Amino acid sequence: MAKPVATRTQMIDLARIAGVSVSTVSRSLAGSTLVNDETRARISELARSMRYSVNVGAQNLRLGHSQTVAVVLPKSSSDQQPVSDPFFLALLGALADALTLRGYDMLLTRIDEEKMDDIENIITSGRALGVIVIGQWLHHYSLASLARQGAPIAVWGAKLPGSTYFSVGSDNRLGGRLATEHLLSLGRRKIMFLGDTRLPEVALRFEGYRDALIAAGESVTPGLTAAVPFEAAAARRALADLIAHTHDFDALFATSDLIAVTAIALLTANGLRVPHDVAVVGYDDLALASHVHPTLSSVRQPMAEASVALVDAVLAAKAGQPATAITLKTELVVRESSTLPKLGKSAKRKPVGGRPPARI
Amino acid sequence: MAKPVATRTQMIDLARIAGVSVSTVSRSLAGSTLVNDETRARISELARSMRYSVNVGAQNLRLGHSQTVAVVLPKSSSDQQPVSDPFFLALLGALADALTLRGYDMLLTRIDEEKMDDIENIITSGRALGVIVIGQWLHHYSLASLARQGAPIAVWGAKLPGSTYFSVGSDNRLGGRLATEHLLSLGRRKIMFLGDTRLPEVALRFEGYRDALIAAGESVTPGLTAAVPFEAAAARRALADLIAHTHDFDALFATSDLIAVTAIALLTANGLRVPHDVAVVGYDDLALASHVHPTLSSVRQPMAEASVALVDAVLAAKAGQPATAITLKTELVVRESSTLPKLGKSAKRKPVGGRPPARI
DNA sequence: CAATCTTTTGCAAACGTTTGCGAAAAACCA
DNA sequence: TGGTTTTTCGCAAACGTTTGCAAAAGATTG
Repeated sequence: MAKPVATRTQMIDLARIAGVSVSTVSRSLAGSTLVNDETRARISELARSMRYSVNVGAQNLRLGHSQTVAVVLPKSSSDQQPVSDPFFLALLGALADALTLRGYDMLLTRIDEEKMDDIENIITSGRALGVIVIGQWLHHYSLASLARQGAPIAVWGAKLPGSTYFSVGSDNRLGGRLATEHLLSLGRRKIMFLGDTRLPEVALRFEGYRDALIAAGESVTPGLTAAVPFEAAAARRALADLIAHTHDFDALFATSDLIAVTAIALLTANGLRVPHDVAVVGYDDLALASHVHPTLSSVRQPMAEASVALVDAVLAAKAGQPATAITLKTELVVRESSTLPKLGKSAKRKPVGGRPPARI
Repeated sequence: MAKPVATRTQMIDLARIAGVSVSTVSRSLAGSTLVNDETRARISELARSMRYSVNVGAQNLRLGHSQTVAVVLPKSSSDQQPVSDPFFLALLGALADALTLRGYDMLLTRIDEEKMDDIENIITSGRALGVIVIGQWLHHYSLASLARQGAPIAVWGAKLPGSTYFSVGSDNRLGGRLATEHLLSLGRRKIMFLGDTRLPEVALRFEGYRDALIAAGESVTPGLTAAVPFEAAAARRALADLIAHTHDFDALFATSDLIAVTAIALLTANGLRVPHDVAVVGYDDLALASHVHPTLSSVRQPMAEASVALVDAVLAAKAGQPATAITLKTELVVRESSTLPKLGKSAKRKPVGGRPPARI
């Protein structure tokens, strides 16, 4: 099978065949009324039969703008791990849909958290008209400075005071409050908070947690908060440690579904029943939440809505509109992991033991 | 804050400031030895200080090739669902890494399964130099015809006879065999196969399953195979039905982790213990597998390796090399869901019951 | 039929790069 | 010094489009 020389067909080819100029071809394909209906139809048909499609690179160059939006996932240079967080992966999928629907191309990039300037490069190099930043980022200030320089960016995350960029996120404080109120309503009083409050979103969820406790006349117990990170393996380590050493709690509020299911697995392995002994509420409401046993109660972050909001935001930023923070509807979805009221005494613990996972 | 007119800085600006021609700037930035070391350094420094980066659109146009690889996820037009399969989402993340590492940009698109021709459009429009297709696709023939027309494509999936395109996948037959042999070695004899054999990959896994059974002197029982689909909600429905009506099995081989965890959840809800009453092995070995309880044994599909193989493949296709099928190392990871040998009698079943999930 | 208006088309410049080729400048040699 | 080679640079064309402007063709009017 000899490889054909196959220089891609372009406007000039169509023009030659149709016996017109490239201008006419261009106008025909663009649907301009400046060209005779008959010729336009003829050329469109020809283009279709020759499977021609315009070179978007050249088109963008001439038009001076692109139809591509970049989505960046920060990658911490310390750990070279692949994207692990299922929430961001799912959001990615939703974004792909939202962008495709609107006719934009989506450029996916992972960039080192240390060199946020690479984001600017995406813009200045004309690769994309704007950038949507998702993922856990600790570098609020560099995003802010980028935005101040006029880079059209929209970020998923908490609304921060005085932000210079568009942000879209759930109502983290409300989410924290809903989860906690719900657990309180089940009669639980020793509710443990699992999450790293150095992250703005998590800090807000913690405030909601505290609000609910105080409103119920309880107070936040220092021993009942643990800085469990989002990353899967680290979370597992932190939780194993925690569950082995702490036992004075009857509910968990985990700031991600991943943390929640990991916690449930460890609790169960330790002979604690969910929800009987410990009720659990997660955050995100991933598909995952309804697939585990017991099914997981969770604070829902509406991903489809988030995606369109992010797309709108980045376009608004591009259009030069002043930055705003969008807060999405936030609700609690109750499932098995927190349905039953508390039962009598905890079952006694079994040692952790068991064969370690093996490979064959 | 007045928006600056901010026409993006380009080579001609640098040239004017440095007092040289654009040619020299271009050559300097490209590191050409044709320009004096001193001037080159001066210009590079200037470019850095002005935060200039070349317009890749114009560059691609001039150079006649792009540095972008498209990744497409088929979307069935029937259900307008977002990307659900966590395996493909995870693979997506791995691909982003593999491509970024090699210096390629990644264009992510979802295309309708009915109009696979849109794939061709990505190529002819010059948006990307090649396409990586992942996801469940039933349209083998259209991919094949695309490839025959010279489109550089690489697809994730089973190696099909006489393929005209590059494919990368795990050794599905081996995977099926490993899982089944393992379950047999635990003394299980009534092993149920869960998966839709209309999909090529699944069909091969089934062959492995059959091979193992026959080698062990068993035979495949028609009642012990169920065409459970990959899609989450549909899978759940199929499984609920199945588990409610069939009870003559002591092991499950699920062709995806998602199916496996859903099955485990339903089994548990029905009072069956995993692995005591029913041992379970999944497929994919997602992160998920080690986060559920009991942790899930699974046939591992190595995603990082898959990603680099796919990237290599699409580049090879672009270079005009003849299509090959790459088979990745496939191994079984044993975890709790299939560790213990079978115990005496099954526990009696409890009715399904329980409160349905509620929203507040 | 000439003059005017309308419809349809083509020419050529522009978008921001890269690079072959020729020329200026510098260095070397005798 | 003049000639030759080497180094360094700029001119201009090209990549594949879009579009302002002018011209050709056709239609309309007096």
